[in-house]
Amino acid sequence: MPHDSWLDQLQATGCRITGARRAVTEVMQSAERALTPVEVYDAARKRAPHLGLVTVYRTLEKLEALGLIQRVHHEQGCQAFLRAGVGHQHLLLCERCGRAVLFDGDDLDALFERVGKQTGFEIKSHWLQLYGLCQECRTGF
Amino acid sequence: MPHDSWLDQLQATGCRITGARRAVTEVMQSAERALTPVEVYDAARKRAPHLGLVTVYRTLEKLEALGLIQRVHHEQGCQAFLRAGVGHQHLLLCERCGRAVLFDGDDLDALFERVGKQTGFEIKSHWLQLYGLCQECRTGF
DNA sequence: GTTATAATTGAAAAAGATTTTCAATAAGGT
DNA sequence: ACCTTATTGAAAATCTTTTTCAATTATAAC
Repeated sequence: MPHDSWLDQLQATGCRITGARRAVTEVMQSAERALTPVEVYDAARKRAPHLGLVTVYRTLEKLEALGLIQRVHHEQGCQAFLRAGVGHQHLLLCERCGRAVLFDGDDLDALFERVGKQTGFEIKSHWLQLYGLCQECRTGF
Repeated sequence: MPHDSWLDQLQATGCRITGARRAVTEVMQSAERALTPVEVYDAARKRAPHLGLVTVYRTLEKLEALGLIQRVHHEQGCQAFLRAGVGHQHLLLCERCGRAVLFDGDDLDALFERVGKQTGFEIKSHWLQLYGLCQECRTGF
C-alpha cells in the first residue's frame, strides 16, 4: 500500500489536494490509536499551523465516506477516528494505552445464522469491538 | 420480574423515589427501541409535565450505573439508551423501525481465544451489535 | 402527624462538540 | 498565466451535556 494512496483516492473522487488535507491524512494514516477531531487538529497543526478545526471535521468526514477511516466507539465517547480495516476486520483496543489492532472475524457466520433463525431478523451487518490489555501494558514493558 | 423492581433497586442504593424518576423509569422500562435523552424527556413529560431535561440526564445516569439500561451505539450517534440485557446478552437492532432485541452470545469464546493468541492481548470484554431487518419490516406486516 | 435533614429538582448558565455561513484563497484544468 | 470552482478559516449558530444554585420535597426520626 503506497503511503499516498489515501490522497490518490481523495483526488480520484474529485477532491483537491491541499496542505490541510495532506496534514490530516498523514496524521490519520500513522495513528496507532483512535484520535478525536481535536487531537487530530493538534497533531496536524504541527505540519500546517494555519489549519482550522472545521477543516479537520470536513476532512475526516470525507475520509470516512471513502471508508479509509472509521469511527471508534467507547463507553466514554464516540468521537474518535481510526484507519479502517480491510474487509471483515474488527477492532481490538487496549484499555490502558489505547493502542488499536485490527483482526479478522470471519468465524461469526454461524452466530449470525443462529440469531437470525431465533429472532426472525434478516441480519445485514454487525459490529464487534474487543477490549483488553496489549502485551506491553500487560508485561510492564 | 415485578414492574417496580427498578424503583426498588434505585431505593436500595439510597435514592429517593420521586415523580420524575418514576416517569423516566417507566418510559425506559417499556421502550421497544433505544431512546435519546430528549426522546425520554418528551415521553416522560406526558406523565410528569414539570419534568426537566437535566433530571432525565441524571436519572439515566443512575439507571445506567445500576446496569438497568445500556447505551446503544449507532453510526449516526450514540446518545440512545435501552434496557440492559441479563448476563452475556447482545443487541440486535432493526435498521428500519429501530426495534431492539437481545440475544445470547456465549459462543464467542473460541473467537476471543484465537484473537488473544494472535495479538498478545488479554481480552477483557467485548461488545457486539447486529443490524438487520425485523420480521415485520421484512414481510411488510 | 410534625419536624429535621439531606437528596432532588428545574431554571439558567456554562461548557463542549459539531455544523453553517461567508468572504477570501488557492488547486488544477485550460 | 488565467479562470473556474472547490476549499479554507473565522465567526456565529446549533446541539448536546454538565454545572451551579436556590427552592422543593422524600424520608427517617420523633
